[in-house]
Amino acid sequence: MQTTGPDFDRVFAALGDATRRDIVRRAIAGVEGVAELADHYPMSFAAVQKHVAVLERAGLVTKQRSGRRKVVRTHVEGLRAAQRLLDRYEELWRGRIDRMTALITTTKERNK
Amino acid sequence: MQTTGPDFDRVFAALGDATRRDIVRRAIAGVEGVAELADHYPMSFAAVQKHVAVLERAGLVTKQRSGRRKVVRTHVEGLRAAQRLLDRYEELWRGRIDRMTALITTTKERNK
DNA sequence: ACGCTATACAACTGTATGGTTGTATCAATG
DNA sequence: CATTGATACAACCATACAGTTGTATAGCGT
Repeated sequence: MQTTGPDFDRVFAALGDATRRDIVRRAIAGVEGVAELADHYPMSFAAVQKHVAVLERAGLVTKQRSGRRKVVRTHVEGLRAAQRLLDRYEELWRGRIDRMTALITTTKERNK
Repeated sequence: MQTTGPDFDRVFAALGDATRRDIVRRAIAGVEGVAELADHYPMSFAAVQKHVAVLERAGLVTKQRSGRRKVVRTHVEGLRAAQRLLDRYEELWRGRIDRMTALITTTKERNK
């Protein structure tokens, strides 16, 4: 399994901030520019711009020119990469449960 | 939708470090103590202990006394909370696609 | 060309974080 | 009960990060 890979660091760290998660959510609609996003938060334009840059480096959003604006869109594949990693943990977990169940079963069998 | 809630901050931030993700993975087996975990990484015992504490605060692992050791186990519900949030983003994404598709369809209808 | 709007980026500040070493607690064992 | 092993915690350092302000670039409207 691969728990390393520089991008998981960036993806999860990027998601570890409530403002950035909210930007991801809003950017699903894919219609707002950076300034419009910034209006939703109690911080400067530059701060929001930095958050967007973090999300962009993590591959969670992309920016696309549209006139003088840059529209921010969430890049769903980035989210899916994170989901897949969590899914693999779940599989490992289920595997462990199965092994424990098997162990208990065979023990019972032996004790019959 | 709720993207806030203090725990998502902690959960995702905790997962944003490769060492901690590896600890989560190893702790699925649920047999190693802190010292045993620490042997796997090129850092001090105290550093690993801090990582475990971060994971514990995020609700991703629990520690259980076993003799003089404390066995670290991953708490799968913490992982599932993160998964569910990502799932909701996916749903929003699909909803957007559906709406776009509907828009295109009705546009075509109108142009018939 | 000029001004206005949206974005980008650099420099700075305070605080959080990852790492270290050293000391303290607690449980098993001789 | 003194020692050893496993864990916990505090103090400290270096670096990263979230926020700020200020300046620079790019595109639109007049």
